[in-house]
Amino acid sequence: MAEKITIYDISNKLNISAATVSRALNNNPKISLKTKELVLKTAAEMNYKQNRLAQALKSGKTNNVGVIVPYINRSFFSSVIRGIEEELSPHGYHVIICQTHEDVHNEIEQINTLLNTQIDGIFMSVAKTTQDTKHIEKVVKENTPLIFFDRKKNIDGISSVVIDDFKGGYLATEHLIKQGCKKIAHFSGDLNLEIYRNRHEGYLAAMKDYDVTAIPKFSMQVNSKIESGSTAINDLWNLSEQPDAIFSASDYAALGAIQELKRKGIKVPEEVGVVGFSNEPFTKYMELPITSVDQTPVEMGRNAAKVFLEQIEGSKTLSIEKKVVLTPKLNIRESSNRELIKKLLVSKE
Amino acid sequence: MAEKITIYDISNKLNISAATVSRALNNNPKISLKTKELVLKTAAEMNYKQNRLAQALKSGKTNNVGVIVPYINRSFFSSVIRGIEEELSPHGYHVIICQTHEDVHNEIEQINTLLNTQIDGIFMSVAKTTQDTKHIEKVVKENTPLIFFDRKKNIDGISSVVIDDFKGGYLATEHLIKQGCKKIAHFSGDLNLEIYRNRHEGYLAAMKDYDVTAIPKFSMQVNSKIESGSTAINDLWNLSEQPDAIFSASDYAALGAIQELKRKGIKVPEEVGVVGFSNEPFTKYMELPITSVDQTPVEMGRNAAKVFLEQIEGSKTLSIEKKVVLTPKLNIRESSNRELIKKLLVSKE
DNA sequence: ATAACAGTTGTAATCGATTGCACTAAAGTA
DNA sequence: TACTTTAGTGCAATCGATTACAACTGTTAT
Repeated sequence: MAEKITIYDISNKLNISAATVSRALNNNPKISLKTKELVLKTAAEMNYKQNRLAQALKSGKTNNVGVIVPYINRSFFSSVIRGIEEELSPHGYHVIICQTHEDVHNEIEQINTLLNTQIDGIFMSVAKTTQDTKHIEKVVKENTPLIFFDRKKNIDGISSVVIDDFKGGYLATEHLIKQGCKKIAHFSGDLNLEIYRNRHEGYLAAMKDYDVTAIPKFSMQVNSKIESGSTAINDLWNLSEQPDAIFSASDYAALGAIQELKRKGIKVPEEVGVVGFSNEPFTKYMELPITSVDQTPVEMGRNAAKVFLEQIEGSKTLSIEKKVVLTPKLNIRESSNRELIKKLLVSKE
Repeated sequence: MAEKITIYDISNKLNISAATVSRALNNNPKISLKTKELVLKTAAEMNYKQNRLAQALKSGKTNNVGVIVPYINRSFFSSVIRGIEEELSPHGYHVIICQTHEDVHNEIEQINTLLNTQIDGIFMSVAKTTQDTKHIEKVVKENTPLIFFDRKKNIDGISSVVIDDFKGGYLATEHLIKQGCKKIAHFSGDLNLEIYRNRHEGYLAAMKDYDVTAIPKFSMQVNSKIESGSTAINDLWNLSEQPDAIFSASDYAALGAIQELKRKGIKVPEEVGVVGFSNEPFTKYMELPITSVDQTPVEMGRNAAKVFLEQIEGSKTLSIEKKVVLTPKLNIRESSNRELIKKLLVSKE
């Protein structure tokens, strides 16, 4: 049923040209007020809806943007996407999502099909396996705005929105030091990713600033998995000396560590304080809530969207790359809070 | 730089018509093999990329689908979207995401802009506040395939993919009964949503089947929040008699209940067994992992996508509505597992 | 009275790909 | 030889909206 109404239908009905209808609808100053009102009224009556495909073909602008992430159902990524959607939706943009499954080949594929669909911009967090960046540079060459969030690559002309991972690492470590911890271990992630390198450096910097010796063996590469956290604890407890705190760059590894420590009968946070990273939803639900560095993902998405909007508004003129760095927020919870434990003990007496 | 190559560029270079190029690229049988090969080769050399907008305008098919959910960063919804994306991506579709924030007005708005962008189909989970369904019926009238997942409305001609919430409620309750629980309370959700009504009925049916008395006061409407779960426990413990098990239609309320029971010094699962619903990621990470009914969201998404594909393949001919009902899976964990506790006690001796 | 001009509106090309119909040349048939 | 058939290709319209340029009307300046 519902036949699509076009500007031609309106122009026929009013015995005027389609050009006039188009101009009237676009509020072109050359059209008389009388005609404009008539067209607008008739369009409403006929329930006219602009064909956005035709418009897109003519203008080259689709009002669609693409977001490329490893997995859409990771809490962090879906929250960033939420931020992007909420910021762009009022501006008439639609958000297309793509997953790479952490595989560069998919990343390349997704970029190509997105470019082919003529999206107006791309937001992405690179896959862990991405080394070569030709496919990313191609986006810039095609003049499509590209914005990295969280996981970026250093490529000229590409804007990015990240958190200050160095600071995150620093804050976490500083907090543990202030809780009286002297031998802090660090569970790092895949060092191919800048974010993990930065967290590690933040850790080292805090140790240095507070004159706490950073034992090299205590810097370990641990996967973002519960079991990896447990294993890492076992590895540590096979060494000649053990840490009195863990700063894990992953909440999952932190959880695994806590579980393993409990199994060993080691008290958290009294004997070993633990801090994670990402503020995964589960961290605050635990019986022993886990201190964690919040990456403010929704804010990150919003900011990425804002950078995009600036870039296309300012368009050709000043399309300078913009690097936004958000400050992470340390959420202190029981897994590291010795003060709190002391208080609780006192109040129980 | 990178000028867009069109079929006209190819046709000029080869001194043939654009029509021939188009047909060659589409493998039209009327074109000679020689010409086809020549065109294909030249197209590859010139790095030709088909303009999907032009094609979409001509064919009326955009290869985009829209997904409307309350919030994209809820674990359940983002997992469904993942399933949809993974199933549709190989077929060349892109997934556009929209959020309603549980507000009908946004729902209406999103549907309108999606229809206007000429997506090829819509997947949606209705907002809690949705009562009137005119905006949804409009989609059907415009002949756009619509598929409900999880939260549906009963409207003729609309396919849906849901889990058997009745069975989920039944399984959870049956499990508690088999653990020896006699006085099982049920935390229901917003009864405006079919899913919560069904879970409740499953609970009642199991109670009846096993001759366990369902105390009316033990069926409570509890929000999907931790605090609501705690409050509900307090309400129950103000009654003359208390339950020995809780089947909560929400994992969050279940968690709140467990926390409150612990505060009261009541042992879970020994004194009160608890089962949640949704299998939120946190349920399995808890120190006391929570038994929960898994809704298999990724599978749900995949199935919804399959229904969509069937509908557009079979197109006009047999566009009969299809109702897919997936079987939920009960993940038994410690919060309800008395057998396990017994075993643990024995093994400790 | 006529040129000049502002204000409106129409004509037609354009964005790229697709496709019904027409046309050509070569092959087949009588 | 004359006519039909068929394979292969081109022409031009179409999808719907936009826009440079042309054209027309009525008004103002000279």
